[in-house]
Amino acid sequence: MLKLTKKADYGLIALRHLATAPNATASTREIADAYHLPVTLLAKVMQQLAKARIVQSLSGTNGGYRLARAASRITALEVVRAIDGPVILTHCFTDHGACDQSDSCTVREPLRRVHEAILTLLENFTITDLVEPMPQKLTPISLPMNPMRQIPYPEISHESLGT
Amino acid sequence: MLKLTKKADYGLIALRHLATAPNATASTREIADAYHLPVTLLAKVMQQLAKARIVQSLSGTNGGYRLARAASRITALEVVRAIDGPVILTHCFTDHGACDQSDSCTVREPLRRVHEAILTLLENFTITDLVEPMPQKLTPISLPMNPMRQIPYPEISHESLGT
DNA sequence: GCCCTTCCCGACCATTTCAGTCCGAATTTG
DNA sequence: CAAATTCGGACTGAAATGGTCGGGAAGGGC
Repeated sequence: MLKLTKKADYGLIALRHLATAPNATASTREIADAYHLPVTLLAKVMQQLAKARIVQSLSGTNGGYRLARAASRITALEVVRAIDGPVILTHCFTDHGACDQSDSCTVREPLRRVHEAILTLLENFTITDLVEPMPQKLTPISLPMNPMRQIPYPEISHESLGT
Repeated sequence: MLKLTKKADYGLIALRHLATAPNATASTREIADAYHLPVTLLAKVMQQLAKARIVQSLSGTNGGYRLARAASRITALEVVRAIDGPVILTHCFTDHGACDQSDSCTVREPLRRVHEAILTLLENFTITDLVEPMPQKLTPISLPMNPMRQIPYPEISHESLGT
């Protein structure tokens, strides 16, 4: 659990592609071919991104998609939301306190902090971060509500995958 | 997506219960009754927690479970791993680079930073944090690899759920 | 105007995962 | 022994996910 769907993966790949495309525009087929993704599925994903105003669609010959704004202003959170729907850490968070355990659910409130932290994390990760090959930038990213507190991304320890 | 399973939720609820239980021990049925959880399912969860050495099981009459160590030393990451299996952000992370896109998957490496950050987050969240009612503690938690860099939990903005 | 390319949208299906149940042990207490 | 409890596997139904198909609409090139 706690993983992105393939659709979200595909979306990120596509957006990264658009962010680096020479012409800044590419069709679904182009992108799908480039990364060996199922065309029709990617098409769906692109439609969702378009509906969310993350990319702009251009019909007709030589059409395709282009980023609707600068890559640096498209966050991973937006993308995931557009494709997979709302990000919810625990089930209590969906049906506003209406889960069977509602009144007795003791973990909901404390978990909110974790939930918020994850959102912040995704919010501070943009398409630009996908483009830069191996950014040694550990530039601490300030939280929106309080510029004093900062969240850095940890360095990559290549041994800690699959966990 | 990006949410915990109900089993993980149940596990956290149960652990919190054990952490606050007067006798520090409780049977599956007790816990299930207290929070209106399906007994048999919770039983499974408890077994997984026991196998992971997070709780200690006591068979027989008056048996049940107790925490295997201090609540402050049981992390959310452990719990989630024990119940839901490995935490993996993208699919590439499971089959070690063997996904269809392996060679052309351009987002895998950059996403590792997000992956690592989430792990760190969960690692720094313990059962104790579930017990304290509304901890205003914004105590920055230092990252394991570098004590200079710190990850705080953001304050709770009560309007940002279901996102 | 016609055709081709491309996006759009909804229906559909297969597979996997999740949630939950059941049952037959083994263990301990009284 | 009987009751309470954990343990483990098999099983089922429902939901989410991954992926496909086909019919349209929009737009460019000739």
